[in-house]
Amino acid sequence: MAQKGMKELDSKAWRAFHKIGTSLLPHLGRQITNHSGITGAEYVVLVALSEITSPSVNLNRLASSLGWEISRMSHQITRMDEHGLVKKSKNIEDSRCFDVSITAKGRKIAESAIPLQSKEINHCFSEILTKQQKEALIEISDAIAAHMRDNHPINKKVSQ
Amino acid sequence: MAQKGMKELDSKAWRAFHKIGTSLLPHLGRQITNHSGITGAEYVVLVALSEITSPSVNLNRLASSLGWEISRMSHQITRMDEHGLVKKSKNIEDSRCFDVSITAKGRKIAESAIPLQSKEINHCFSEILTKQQKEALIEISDAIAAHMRDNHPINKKVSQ
DNA sequence: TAGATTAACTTGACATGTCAACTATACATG
DNA sequence: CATGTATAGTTGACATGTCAAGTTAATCTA
Repeated sequence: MAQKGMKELDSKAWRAFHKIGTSLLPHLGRQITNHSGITGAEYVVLVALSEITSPSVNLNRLASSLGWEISRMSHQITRMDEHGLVKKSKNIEDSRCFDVSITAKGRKIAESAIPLQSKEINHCFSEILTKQQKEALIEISDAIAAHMRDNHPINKKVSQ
Repeated sequence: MAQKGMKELDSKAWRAFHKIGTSLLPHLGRQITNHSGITGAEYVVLVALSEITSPSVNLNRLASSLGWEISRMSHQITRMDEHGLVKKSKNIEDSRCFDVSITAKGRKIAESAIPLQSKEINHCFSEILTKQQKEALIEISDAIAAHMRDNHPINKKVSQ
């Protein structure tokens, strides 16, 4: 949304990026709620939990795998626990830690939501772009992600 | 975040897009708060108001120029009015409408925030990408924006 | 011109995110 | 072992967003 002090191309590119970032992403979140009754944030967490191989993860690691602040994850897991989508239990070895796992209910919802969501992403994204555009996007993302990681990390790195 | 049922390239491209959308945009919002004491949402509204030529706009038009729902804009303007950043007054000709204008305080803040924000966008975006990448991004955005406009509009179009 | 529609917002409830301050536990070290 | 420090997470306050259900004023339309 800023443009003074920017070159024409930069300004146009930024506005372009800003526009898709603030229209497509929210739209996909709303779709999840419509077709599966969970919110976009709940979906992201359930997908992350259903993808890990171990039966549970601690909050910290889960947060950093999604690039979320720990406080944000704490609030989110508290709500999802109340809603029966995940289960939280104290870690035996280190009682400062919590183990988070997906419940049967959460897994069932995730499994039905994921293909519906993929379909919507296909409609709004994959089918719209050419192979070259997708490749360009991957390069662009890598460049920006590297900058963010090196200069503006959300959390201190979690080892391993 | 979805990948089952998607081809490898599509999945990678989507994850790439998702990642920059959920890291760069929030980061820039936090920067605004740090350097100018206003939130990202307030910044966007102030920039929009400072760019229009007429002294005021109605809520509806302001909302649709930013691609926001009217209710969202109503809440936001209420808060910004309380904070003295904008002023809201009933339209004389159609008393269902409200005219929103930027206050001197709002304009002052916007004017100091815009160059700082441009600088940050330069660091995190413009300086990172090549000319070709920016051009690709503009094309990508246009394609997606056209799809969204035709298939998933937020509001009914405002005439003119 | 009275009753039906439509338009432009408002409001309330609830889910999100961010920041700063706080609690509890583990670890390090003199 | 006592005490300081770092870790892991919690909590509260407040700003955001979304959805559904109002409210009020303009406009049709019979």
